Amino acid sequence: MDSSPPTTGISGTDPGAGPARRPGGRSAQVRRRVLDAVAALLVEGGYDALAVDAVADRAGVHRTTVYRRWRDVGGLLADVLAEATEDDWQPRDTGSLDGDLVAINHEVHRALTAEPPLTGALIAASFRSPPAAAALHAFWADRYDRCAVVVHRAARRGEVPARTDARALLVAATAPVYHELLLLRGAADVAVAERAARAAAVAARAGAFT
Amino acid sequence: MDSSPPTTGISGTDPGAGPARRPGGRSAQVRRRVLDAVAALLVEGGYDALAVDAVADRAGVHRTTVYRRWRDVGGLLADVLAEATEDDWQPRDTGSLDGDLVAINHEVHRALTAEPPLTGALIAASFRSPPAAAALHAFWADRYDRCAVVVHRAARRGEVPARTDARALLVAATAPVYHELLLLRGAADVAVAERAARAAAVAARAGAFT
DNA sequence: TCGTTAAAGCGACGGGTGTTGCGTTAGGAT
DNA sequence: ATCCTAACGCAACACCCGTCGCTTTAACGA
Repeated sequence: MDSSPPTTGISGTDPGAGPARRPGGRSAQVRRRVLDAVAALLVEGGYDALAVDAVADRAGVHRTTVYRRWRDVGGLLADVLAEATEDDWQPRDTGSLDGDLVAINHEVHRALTAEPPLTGALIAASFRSPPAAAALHAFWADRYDRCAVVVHRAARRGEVPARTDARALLVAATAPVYHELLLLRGAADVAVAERAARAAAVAARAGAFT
Repeated sequence: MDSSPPTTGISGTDPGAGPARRPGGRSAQVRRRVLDAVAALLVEGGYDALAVDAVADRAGVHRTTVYRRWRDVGGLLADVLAEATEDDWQPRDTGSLDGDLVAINHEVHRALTAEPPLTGALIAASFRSPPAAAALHAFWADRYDRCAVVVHRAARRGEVPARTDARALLVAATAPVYHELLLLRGAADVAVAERAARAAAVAARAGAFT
């Protein structure tokens, strides 16, 4: 890890918003320790283990410091998510639209069925905290943007109409997975992921997303 | 799944389920007043306004009574949801699969964009309270069962293969609406609802849900 | 009508959460 | 080397939430 600049990126609350008047050693170190504590607690005990007090305790930082910089648990998660967005992920290129969409849905399925349910915890948090919600939406928007290349490749190959709405297609392909696993809490079968991807591809070829 | 958890019936705690040893006047009246208070508070201030204390206060009932009968906010919502499931709703019959699915998605869209966001509040609650989650899943299962008839009608008309998986098709049609409005918080445009319904219908006709 | 007993009312307690005012530390600039 | 001040540490506080033991009410049955 490099964390080139003290980041101070989007992060919901305040940590970096503004002129960042004092990005020096101690503040950065506190942030590092707190964010690590959040991740550790989330992995160990899920969302329920994520109390501000517990985070501060684990990080070896005083409670008030956490309250002042991150406001609440949502703010902490927002900051963690902001960091997570800065990776270099990109969708696989399998050579066909079906294959690409299935590959994406496999990853979605994996993320949603992972133990402990980090993604589920983040989504649950997004319903409570506006900062966490904003960070999560930014994260997803970024992911869908990166996935758009899959549709562009398919268009170039002539698999789908050139005017296909990439985002609409991607949402149609992935939404059923979220719906089944997150909202309906139904079968955790990978088959639903594959079927949803293939169905969306069929509709796209028929020009349903133009 | 039939490991008979310690909890009795469906509705989270106990309120109406079970032998109902004393369904007489006072208990019933208390339940009525409390459930009305929940609905009223939910309409006024959304989920955040829904504290046990506030409910008890509004209902003119002592706090401990609510805690004993419903346990927590999730239990209250579960009871409200259980009542809501006992209606006689059924999907419209427009004469075509496209029309039926679009009509369903219009209702989903309306429910999700309603002000105040009752559905959103219930879903948010389902992430915090197992009883509320169970009640919500039961509600949705019931709704999808009732909607299956539109697929059967389409199959009878020869619009889709006879072996079409009704639930998979319905999820593919509706999931994008939930995804956009609830998770991505994107455009509240009704067009997404219509497009998702039509795309699912296209895929179904091509036999993607068999 | 009257006794039984579920269920509601009541007050108090323990624990956790978020806030506030003030003292202390240390980063950054002169 | 020194000052300034942002950021952290600290302790106390008020508040809210959920629980517990006890008392009171009133539904149901004889």
